[in-house]
Amino acid sequence: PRRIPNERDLVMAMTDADAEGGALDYFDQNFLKNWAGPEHWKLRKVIRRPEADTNAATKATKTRGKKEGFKIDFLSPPDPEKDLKEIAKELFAPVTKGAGINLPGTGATAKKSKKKTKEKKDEHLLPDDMHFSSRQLVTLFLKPKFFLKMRGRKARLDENGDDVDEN
Amino acid sequence: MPGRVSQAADSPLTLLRAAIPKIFDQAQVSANNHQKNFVALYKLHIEGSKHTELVRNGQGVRLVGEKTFEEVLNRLLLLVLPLKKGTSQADRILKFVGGYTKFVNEKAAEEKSAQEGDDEDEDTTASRFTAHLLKFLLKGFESKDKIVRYRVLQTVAEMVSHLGEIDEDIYTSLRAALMDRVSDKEASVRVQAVIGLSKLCGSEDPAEVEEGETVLDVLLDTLAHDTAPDVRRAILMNLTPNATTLPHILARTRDTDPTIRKVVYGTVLKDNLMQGEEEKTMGPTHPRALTILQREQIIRNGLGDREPSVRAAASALLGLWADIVAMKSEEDQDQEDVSVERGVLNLLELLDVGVSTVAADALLSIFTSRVDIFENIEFGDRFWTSLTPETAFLARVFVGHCKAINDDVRLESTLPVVTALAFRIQESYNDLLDDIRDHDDQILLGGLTEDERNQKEDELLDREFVLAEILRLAVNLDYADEIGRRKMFQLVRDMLSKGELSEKLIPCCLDVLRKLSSNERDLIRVVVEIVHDLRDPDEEDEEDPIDDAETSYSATPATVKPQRMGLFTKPPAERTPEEAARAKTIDLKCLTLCIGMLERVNSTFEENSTLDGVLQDLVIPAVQSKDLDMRSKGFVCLGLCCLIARRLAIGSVGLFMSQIKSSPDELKLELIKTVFDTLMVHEQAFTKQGIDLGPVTESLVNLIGTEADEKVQALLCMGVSKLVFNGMITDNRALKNLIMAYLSPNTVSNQELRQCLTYFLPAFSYSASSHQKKMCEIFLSTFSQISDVRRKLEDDQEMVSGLQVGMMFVDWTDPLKLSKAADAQGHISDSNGVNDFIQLEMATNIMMALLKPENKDEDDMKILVQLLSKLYIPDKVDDDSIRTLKLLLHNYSMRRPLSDATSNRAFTKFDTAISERFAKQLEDFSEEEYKQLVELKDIAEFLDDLIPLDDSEIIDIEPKKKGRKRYVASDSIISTTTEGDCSDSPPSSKQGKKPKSKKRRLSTSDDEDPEEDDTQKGSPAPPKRTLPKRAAVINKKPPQVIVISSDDDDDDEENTPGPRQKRLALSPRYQTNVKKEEKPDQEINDMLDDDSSELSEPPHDSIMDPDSDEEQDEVNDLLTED
DNA sequence: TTTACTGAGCTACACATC
DNA sequence: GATGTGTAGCTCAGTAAA
Repeated sequence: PRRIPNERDLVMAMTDADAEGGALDYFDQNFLKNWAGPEHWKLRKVIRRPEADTNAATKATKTRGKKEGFKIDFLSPPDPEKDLKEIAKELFAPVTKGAGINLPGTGATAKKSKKKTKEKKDEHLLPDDMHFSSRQLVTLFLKPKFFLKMRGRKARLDENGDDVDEN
Repeated sequence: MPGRVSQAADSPLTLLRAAIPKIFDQAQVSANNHQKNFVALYKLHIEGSKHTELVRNGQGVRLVGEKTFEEVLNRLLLLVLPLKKGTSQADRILKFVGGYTKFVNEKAAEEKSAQEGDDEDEDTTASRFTAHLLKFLLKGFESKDKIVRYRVLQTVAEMVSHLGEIDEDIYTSLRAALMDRVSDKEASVRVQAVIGLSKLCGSEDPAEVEEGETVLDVLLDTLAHDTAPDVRRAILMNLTPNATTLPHILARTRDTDPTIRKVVYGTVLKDNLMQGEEEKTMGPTHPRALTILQREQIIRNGLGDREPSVRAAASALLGLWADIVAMKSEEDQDQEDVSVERGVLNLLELLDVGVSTVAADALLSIFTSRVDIFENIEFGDRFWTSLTPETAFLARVFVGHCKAINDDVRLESTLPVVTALAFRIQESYNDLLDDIRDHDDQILLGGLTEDERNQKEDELLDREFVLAEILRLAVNLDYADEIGRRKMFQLVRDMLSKGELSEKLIPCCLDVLRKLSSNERDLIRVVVEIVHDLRDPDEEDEEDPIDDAETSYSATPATVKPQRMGLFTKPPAERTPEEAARAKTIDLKCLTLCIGMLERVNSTFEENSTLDGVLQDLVIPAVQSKDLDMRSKGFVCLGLCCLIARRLAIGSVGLFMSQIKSSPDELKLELIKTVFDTLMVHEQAFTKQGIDLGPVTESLVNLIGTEADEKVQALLCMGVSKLVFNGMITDNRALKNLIMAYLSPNTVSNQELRQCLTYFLPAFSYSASSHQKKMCEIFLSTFSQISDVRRKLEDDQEMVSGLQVGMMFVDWTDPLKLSKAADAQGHISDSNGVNDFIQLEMATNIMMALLKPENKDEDDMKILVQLLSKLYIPDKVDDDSIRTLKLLLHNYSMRRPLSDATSNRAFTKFDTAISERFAKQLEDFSEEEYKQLVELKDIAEFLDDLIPLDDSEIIDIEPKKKGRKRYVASDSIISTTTEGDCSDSPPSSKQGKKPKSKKRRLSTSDDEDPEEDDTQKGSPAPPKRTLPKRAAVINKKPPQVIVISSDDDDDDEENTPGPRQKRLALSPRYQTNVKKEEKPDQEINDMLDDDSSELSEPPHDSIMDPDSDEEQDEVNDLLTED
């Protein structure tokens, strides 16, 4: 599966998966993030039920009132005490101690380390998306045109989940 | 100096000091007034510049006015620089300064050209201003304040494009300074630096760069490697697309950040389609300017994106592509035929409709996002008579889309009638056949040059493709008309009967045939007949083109033809090489035909007696063939038969299994697929008949760890996942092995495997409370095993961190996730089936693991403690559970073997949190009392077994093989060993609901939990549990691709060479299979004996017994047709 | 208009370094 | 062990989407 299911596939799924496959749609919808394998895995917590949400609505309009009242004060006369150069010196003062302003691993020794780290640098690319979905869990390898109806799974949420449908 | 100016000069300078701030004050409010204020400021600038002083006795001129102007401006700028990011006022001011730089330099350029002839290098007010401002800002590049750096760089970035002409040395230092800031610690600073550089790099000539990287090199490197998406995006948006940069830009269609991907489609690719003043010339990202690979990359990645917004952007882009390619090319823009079809067809020509699904996806996307295009597509009269690959493709996809959206009206108005189309197909098929024969003759005669030959072959391929497309389209035709229906049926049937039919057309033909057959039986019968015809062609006159005489398809003889002496009745040994080759070709085609047919049917084998002949004559000989291709197809065919023939399946699973190990990967894949599918379909029936599938599934599970080929690994994981997911494998080891494979460093590059499991593991966990329970059960042992793997990691291998692994388990066992999924699936009634206390159990398990002295890996313990706080403990828990936990916590705080402060803190936090939350229930907590409680007896004993803290350290040092030293602590009872590391299950009963006092074992090993390592169990078998033995077992482990548990559970069975036999002994039914597996060759021969004398009575003729209705129903029910 | 998601800023803590 | 830096978790505000 290297391709996003197109409409034909989806229609096929809809016409027939209604019985049981529909239940798995939830996973297809909700696993859209976190598809790319363990290294890209991220914990996504469910938001606890917001019990009181009725009074929160009115607050939005209130905050709208105060909008950008701020203005930079260009008009006041400059502080005669402070010379332009002094201010500049102050603002532009470079770091004296501690961590520099550059990323660790760069700077003076960069030339050596660059070649070493270059291979390991993350390219920030996603892996090939195999578009794995519930479909693959309920179809056969040899007969992809058919869906398995997992009748046994209707009791899925029972306490003894390993039961098998017995009719 | 200001003090020294004369009275007369004072007033203009004072004016400057007063007026500039006013302009800035306005400029900060809105960008609308900027243009006006440029003029105003410029006026002040020029006026001021007229004020000069003579110095050094008139030998030099001091530009007092300009200097003042610059100083005032700098001072104002200094007010802005410390303002944090996001202050729009500051942004506007800096924009204003940048804009003014542009303004002033343009004015200077105008003036210069007005008074042309003067020498070039003359300083102007503008150039002096620019240089001064730049020098001023350059001083701020290394400020310690990140905000100042950000603002300084922002100002510079605004200015860079409009610097006019500047001194070489200023340029050099600016360039160096910007390059330096690309590695700034702050992403926001880097963003501004790369924006500046990207404006600089256009003017840079690589030839002039003596050493080091060019600006472009740095930008392209940063585009790919910078950790901050913002930085990458900034480069992307400011880089000019061209032949050099485009590949790098397109690579970003798979950037990890969705907004970047969106920018590629919605900004970069879209805005550079056209260029020139009126956007009339082809731009760098015009589809015609791209290579076909690039176009396909763009479409595939865009439409295949997980993010809907990216897909939408890609879709919109494709719509634009269709618009702009509608015009043929540069010259004839005002050409007649600018219909929507033209655009779409031109676009299709730019793609390759023949290979891959990109073109179809693109087309469908355009149909959906650009309804205007879809609705205006019409197929004129001439359309159907002059089909090209593109038009046929368009028609097919169009019809498919109409069908998909149930647009019957449009469908009817566009589609030709069946009969007409049938004749069309027939005609082109006959023509094609003739031409193919002509062409073959030509080749024989040698009258063609290489070019002519290739050209002709391309043309024939095209026509074949057209035919395939029309056949696909034909599936969606309306067959209410009986005449057309018959015509089409006969046509397709005849086509399939021709030996020349390309294999590519077989699936299309079968789809049509299936649609036209009244039921599956008919379809099967017809295909079987065709197979007979193909293998026994004498009766047919195969030279005849398909006859369009009306033949009733229902009149086709249903009986199997009598055997005659033909190619296939001749014993293979007597065939000439030519005959053998021809026979093979035909057999392969027949197998393809059968596979295609079997894929499309689901009625049982027993209902279709005609299949038996095919099985005997074709499939079984193929399986026995030495030819790999043949064998592979034979096995697929046999596997497909098994899916609809239970008895055949029962006999064949062993065969498939036995063949797996010795087969080449290609065949192995098919065999494994077959086994999994068979299990999926027949598992219930097998179980009902008392067949123990354990050994089969077990060896499949074990194969995950031993197979080297990625595809095979992935397939195994997928198959096992399916079986576990659907409850056909309940053994926890399967689940555990899947997780090991998931996280193993050896599968990092196996995306198929990893993505499968990324889906499966949570889906499994969130689909049943019992599944979460399993996850809970295997957590600790899996966790420690993964840690083992991590410790042995090679330098170049990578693996997710232990905390990450732990977090995954916490996530998988989160009851909130389960109930959410259950609710969404409409299982609301079942949501009380969600076990809210599952992570309380996890906590108890973790605590017990922490208490065990032999768990001493600092890192692991630390992670476990950290995980405690992530667990969900519901507000209401029963007394026993919480008291058990508290007892463990209490003991741990007494004995705490933790050394590092972090863990201590985390533990204390959790302990107090629990104590406070459940204060009421724990009110009268006292250790001694609780130990007496029956409910907690197991725990109490567990704790008593623990060696007191003081001594445990001795134990750690002492090797285990010497036997456990026992220490009598004041309040502990001497007991048997408490060996083992992380054991999975708590000895406690579930929430104390079923108070039962178990035998004293560290861990329960009930049926659900075969997890326990033998060495971990408290079972009294000391000799087995010595360290050397364990080490030996580890060493014995065969070289594995994925390190799967070696000290795994149920050692006695698992690591012995023949676990299968041992297990099978329990199941008499299975023993036969064992024998088969032991002697695969013998078994094949037994089962697949194709001695023709036995044909009428095959060894397994029993499968021909009509099955009970019940069984048929079962198979039918199980599979649902698309 | 409401809602959800993202991004910035803050705080606290962990980790490394001396 | 004191120090400073880096990072994770949290909250809030702003924006985009419904």
